[in-house]
Amino acid sequence: MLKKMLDQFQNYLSSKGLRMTGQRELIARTFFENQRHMSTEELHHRVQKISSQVGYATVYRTLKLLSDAGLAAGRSFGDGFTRYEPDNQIEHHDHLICTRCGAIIEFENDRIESLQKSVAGQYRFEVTHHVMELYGICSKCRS
Amino acid sequence: MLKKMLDQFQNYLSSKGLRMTGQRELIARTFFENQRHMSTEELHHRVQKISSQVGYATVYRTLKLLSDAGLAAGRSFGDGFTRYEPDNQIEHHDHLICTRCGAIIEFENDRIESLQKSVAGQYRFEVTHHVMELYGICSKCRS
DNA sequence: TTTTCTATTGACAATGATTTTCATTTTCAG
DNA sequence: CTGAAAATGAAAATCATTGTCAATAGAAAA
Repeated sequence: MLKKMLDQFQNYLSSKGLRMTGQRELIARTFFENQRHMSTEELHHRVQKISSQVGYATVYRTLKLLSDAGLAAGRSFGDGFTRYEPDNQIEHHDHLICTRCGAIIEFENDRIESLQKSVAGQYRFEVTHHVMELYGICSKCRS
Repeated sequence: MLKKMLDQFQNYLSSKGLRMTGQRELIARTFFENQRHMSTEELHHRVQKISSQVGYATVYRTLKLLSDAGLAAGRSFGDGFTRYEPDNQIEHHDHLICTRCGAIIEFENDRIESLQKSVAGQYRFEVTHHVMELYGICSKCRS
């Protein structure tokens, strides 16, 4: 899975005449290996533990490349900064976000997806992607 | 409708020991009178046309008050800044956003809403509010 | 009306995430 | 190897948003 993602990144870079460098591979690898919904800061921190001279700008730049390649997706959940998650463009999921402890739970529901498509159809609107986030209190915080 | 909104704002301010000033009324009125999904910049611009010495900070502060009062809701649609829309807390709606021309279309669908609740229930999650945005190409841009 | 207390305002500085700049280093095709 | 083009890191620049603060205005009391 990880290798596949890195290969796809490699392919994307080649197709654009860009280079796979040590930093880019390290950042991409760290991103794909670790838990989802990482902020740029977290990713930078993890990468620095391995190779301490990687700069913030390079993390931002690489994340942007991954986005452009369709391998990462950025979202802003309302706190100040953008979080990224691997985007394997096959299965899509949405989020439950606890406003008390910040936990993020993923879910998917095909019936909602198909209803969304039907609504869009009523407006002759062609959906390319969507965001659905349910905010509230998670079970842990409730008990 | 407009009077009702302004009255609610007035009530909220009173309940908090705050004052309804000329600037606040002007900003709130302009906000409620005009089209939805206004950015702070747009609102500031419109307000300045009427009373040219109203500052940015006051627009931000008033928008925050309106949010706290439950009369406005802020969202970030991916471009750099926050847009606000009147929030009459009775009927909820979601958005279709055209990534080509920027058009924002509102819709509501009760079946999706109830499915959302049932999904949340599976995770023993108590939803307070949600965001659903479908991005794509609108009918105008498609033809 | 006048006083007095407190909220409000606007100009401007500060913040903080993200981007850009730029001089230096690295990559890779020839 | 070599040299052109891409990539990097450090620091400066952006830009939306928030905080500061001295000056002003509103409301209640006198």
